[in-house]
Amino acid sequence: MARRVPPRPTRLTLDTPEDYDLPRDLCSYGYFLLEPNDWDPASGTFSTVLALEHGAAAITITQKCPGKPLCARADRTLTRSEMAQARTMLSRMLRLDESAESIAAFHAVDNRWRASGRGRLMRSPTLFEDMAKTITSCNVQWPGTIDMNAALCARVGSPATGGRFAFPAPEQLARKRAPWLRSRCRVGYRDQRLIDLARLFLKGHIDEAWLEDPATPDEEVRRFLLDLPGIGPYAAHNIMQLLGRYGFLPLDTESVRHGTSVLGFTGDDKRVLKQVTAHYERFGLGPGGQAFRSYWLDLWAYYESSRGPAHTWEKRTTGRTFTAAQLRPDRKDSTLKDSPSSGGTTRASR
DNA sequence: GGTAGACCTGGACGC
DNA sequence: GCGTCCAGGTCTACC
Repeated sequence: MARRVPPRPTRLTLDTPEDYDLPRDLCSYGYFLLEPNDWDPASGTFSTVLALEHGAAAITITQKCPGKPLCARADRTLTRSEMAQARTMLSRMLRLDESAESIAAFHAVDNRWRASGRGRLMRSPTLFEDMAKTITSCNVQWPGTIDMNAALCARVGSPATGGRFAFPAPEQLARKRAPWLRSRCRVGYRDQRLIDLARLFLKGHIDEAWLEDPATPDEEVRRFLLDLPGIGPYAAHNIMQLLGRYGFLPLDTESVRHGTSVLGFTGDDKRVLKQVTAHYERFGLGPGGQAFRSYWLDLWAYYESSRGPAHTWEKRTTGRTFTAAQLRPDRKDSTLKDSPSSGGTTRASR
């Protein structure tokens, strides 16, 4: 009887920009805490599940030291075309396509981040996942977003080994009925909006190449996004930054908290938001601006000041502690560095 | 153009 | 432990 040879895991080497630092550049945006992503602070290993041509594949990524290539290992043998697909997706997700020169251009506008080298913000392997994740972060606290993404992967996504699942592809989500999605994935009224978005992708009504093309004017992209189901001003501006268009601020309740507790602004919410916008204008608002990165890195620095460096956050403990209530400056235990098991919530770590 | 209320879920809070 | 209140962004109706 012929012995069955176990499939050989495919290994990939991913070249990085000379300043790339995996813990810093991956743990830069809350999506690193959302399924199917998983960062292990102890080993400095990132893993995710990609939906590839012949099924889902779990990918593990490490980097020996900053500036060195990334070592990626799949849990199965990938075909040649799947390898190319995985490279494209990982490059998008980790912003490997953003050069050191591009980051330097940001630092020229806001030199506060030059020493730490911050500027690359993690995103999803596909635009569809970025948009869907943005919708799951609207009108809900951060643990709700975490739970919705976990359920979407487990109930709708494709399985990989080890009981892990990829994020649903548009065709998988488009097949679902709203009541099913609502009851199984706890997405609430977002059910139909997620399905409609998936169907638009499936029908080719969302031209990814046009949206990603730097030659496409920011204002046209913004107007297009605002017409999509479930996408309002906050979501549109957030998707803009995920597309690498940094001149727009996704203003929400976190912006109000930041404006009052960190920047010291006063007045009602509307007035505070106006002052926040004016404050970040110096870093460039509108087409070609950099204001978002300055704004976001300020928020991130605030979270790290109470939770410790993001690359030390445990997904199941610290990663769930971002709630408006827990981030209130008047809260006595808002510093949770010593109590990583505390529960809680905000869209803060988005 | 601006405003109010509904949408849905889960955390916070009071008893 | 239970019930109630409230936070959260988008959408729609209305002024």
